[in-house]
Amino acid sequence: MPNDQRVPEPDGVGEPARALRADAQRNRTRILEAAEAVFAAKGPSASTEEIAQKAGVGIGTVFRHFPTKESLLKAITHAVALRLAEETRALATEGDPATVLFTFFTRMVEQVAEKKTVVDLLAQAGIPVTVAKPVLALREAVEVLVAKAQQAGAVRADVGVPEVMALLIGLCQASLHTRWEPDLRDRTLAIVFAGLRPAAAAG
Amino acid sequence: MPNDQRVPEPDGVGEPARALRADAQRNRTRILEAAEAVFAAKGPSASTEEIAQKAGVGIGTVFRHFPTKESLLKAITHAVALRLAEETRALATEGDPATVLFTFFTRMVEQVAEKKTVVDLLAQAGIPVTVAKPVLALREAVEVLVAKAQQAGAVRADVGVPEVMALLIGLCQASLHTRWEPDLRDRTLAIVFAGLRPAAAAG
Amino acid sequence: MPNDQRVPEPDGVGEPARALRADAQRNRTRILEAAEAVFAAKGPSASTEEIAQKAGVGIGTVFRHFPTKESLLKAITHAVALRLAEETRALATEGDPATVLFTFFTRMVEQVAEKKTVVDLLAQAGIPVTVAKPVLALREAVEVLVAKAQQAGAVRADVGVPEVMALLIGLCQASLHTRWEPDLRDRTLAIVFAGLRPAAAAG
Amino acid sequence: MPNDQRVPEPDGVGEPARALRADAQRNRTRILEAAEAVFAAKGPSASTEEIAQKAGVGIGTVFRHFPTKESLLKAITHAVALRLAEETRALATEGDPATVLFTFFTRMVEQVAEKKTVVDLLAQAGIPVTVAKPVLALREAVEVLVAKAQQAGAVRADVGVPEVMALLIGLCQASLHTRWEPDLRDRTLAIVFAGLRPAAAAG
DNA sequence: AATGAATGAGTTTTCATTCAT
DNA sequence: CATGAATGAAAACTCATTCAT
Repeated sequence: MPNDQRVPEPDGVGEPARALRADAQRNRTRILEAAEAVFAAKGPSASTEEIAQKAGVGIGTVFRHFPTKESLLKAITHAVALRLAEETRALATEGDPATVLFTFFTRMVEQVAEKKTVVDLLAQAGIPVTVAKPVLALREAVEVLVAKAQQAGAVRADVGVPEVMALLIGLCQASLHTRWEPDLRDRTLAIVFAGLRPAAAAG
Repeated sequence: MPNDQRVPEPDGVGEPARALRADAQRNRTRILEAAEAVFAAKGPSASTEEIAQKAGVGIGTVFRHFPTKESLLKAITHAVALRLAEETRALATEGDPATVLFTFFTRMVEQVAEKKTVVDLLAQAGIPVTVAKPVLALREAVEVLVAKAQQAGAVRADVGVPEVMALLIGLCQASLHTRWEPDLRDRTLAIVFAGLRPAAAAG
Repeated sequence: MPNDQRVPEPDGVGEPARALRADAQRNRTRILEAAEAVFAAKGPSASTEEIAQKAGVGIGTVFRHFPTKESLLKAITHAVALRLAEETRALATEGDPATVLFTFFTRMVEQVAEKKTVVDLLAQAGIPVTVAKPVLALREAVEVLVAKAQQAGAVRADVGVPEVMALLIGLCQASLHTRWEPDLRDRTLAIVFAGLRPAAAAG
Repeated sequence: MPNDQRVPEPDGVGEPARALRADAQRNRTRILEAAEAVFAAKGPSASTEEIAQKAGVGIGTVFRHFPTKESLLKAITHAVALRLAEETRALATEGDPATVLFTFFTRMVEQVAEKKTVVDLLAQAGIPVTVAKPVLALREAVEVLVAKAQQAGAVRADVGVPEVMALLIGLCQASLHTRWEPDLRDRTLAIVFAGLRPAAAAG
């Protein structure tokens, strides 16, 4: 019902099926950026009007692009997911397999301090079923990191991706609420990393 | 149990200054219970009306006890904090010092699956400044557990309370979003516990 | 309907028919005083609760004495009317007939600066029909003053009581809103007094 | 007529900063008219809902134009002030300087019988400090009338604008509460006019 | 009689969504 | 397509009045 019948979209929130006029595309991007910032600052109960204002467009334009507030929320999640998956994949091809998972964790937690949205996104990644493609992409990128780290002997072989995701989500959420000073963040991460390492490698 | 005249609250959200009539006291409790349940289920944007309904009182009664929605939210946080601190203290006096911290973590994370509120509370405990007394009480109870565990050699001596709180918050938040099946929960906790143990004891 | 059937009262707002217990009488008085003050300060939309608080009684007590907010409002009007009529009568028996009306005006306007209620009362006096006894009493007291002043030649013979009442009301209302400094008050009254004096006596 | 883009309002209650769409402008006017009528009839405690109904718009539209009930109240005051100032200025350029002040008084008092708002407005004009521009405009218009009347010898030279304003306010307020029949109104005004005339001209 | 807690209708205010311009 | 005004359902909050204690 909230979706336009003429242009079917698998999940209703991804990129629109047909190419947009240049100005429409520009507006879409600005709305997504504004929404990410506003939702990050005020949570999902922030008003659509405020987002329109921050994006510099009329409220009607927001609803033309995203027929529902919820669809806007989902679109953001997906956009962020894609971005993160991208970054994560890039990370996987560089650097030392033994440390890259830990680097990834650290980066993620750092980012979260500013970007609330990331957390909600990750939260979704924790639920492996009925999840839209972009979020899965991120999960898959993490799988690669875990595998590499395990092959390098930096992470215990009996650790699964689900628990890694859970730890990641938890640390990000905590980061969000605790405004860690860098020191505390590092100490907390160190504990988790110690838990992930093989017993012989611990300490 | 959550109502105790002996601890006057100067911040306007805890117990009211003077003793309440029996019926008022009963209503207050029922409102808090209803609010905790409703907020847990629907988040803080749940309507006050629904809470009144669930508590079986008129909307006016809710506002008589908590003149603002926000004040109701705060009151819940405090009530939960007191309850948890109580439980935690009790835990500290029983059982094996070596395992009691881990037991505590496990219990907490289990509870959270149903009680969203606990998480928000813990989030506050992570910020040690300008925090109301009930929340501090919880933090102090945790301190005791950590100390005991360290004396028993079950937790590394260089681990501080702030990082323990951070881990606890993170795991609770994650629990909230991931609807862990027990197995996943245990595996995730096991990783963190391994990280907390002295190197020699790991594995 | 808002009146108690068992104890008929002509207008529902006067003194209660049967003698009150001493404490009840005391409460009644305190409520009236509080109400006069509060209504004076905030207008008739002030809350009954606030009046109860200021009177130091429970809200139930207010409603026991005055079954309706409106009845409380009327009771004040009447009480003030009685008091003023009393004062005015006293004034009429003293002093120079030539000046006593002017003195009365001046006093009235001075009082009003603090007592908003007086104005509303006088406003009622301006409507000569269907007015309760206490208000009429005041009107009659004014009549005496006018008559005396006219006999003394201090006020034109063709001036009637209605216009005197109108002027009085107007000046009181204005006093209320303009917070006259004494000087302005005197100059304004002087103009009206000049208008009331016989032509030969003017200036 | 009451809407005029040439006079930007810095205090947030007058005309909005940018030109409104035609339909919005129409609604704004209708809301103001409805509000003036409703407030006049029922006082400032009349409900915003009723105003919306009378204006034939949704309640949301009222709040879009005036984000607060109070802001609506202020806007009316200002609108009325502008209108009156306009009328008064017009009056000053016509007719006999000797009588124009008296005409003005008479008209004002006549109007008030229907328009309660005028009174509250005038009340503000009586307080010369920290008063918004539109109200000051009215005061200035009155100044002109007084000056003219004095130059024409129709009003005593020692009469100041403040006392004229006070008399005007008082008579309007009284008019409001007394529902004068025309005769009484004229007699009352005649007394005040006599008081304003030079002694030689009295009678 | 006094009290103050409970009630619920009424009011103000917000906001997602629609639609005329 | 973009705009922002209009809408009205829903939420927060108030207060006169009732009633159990």
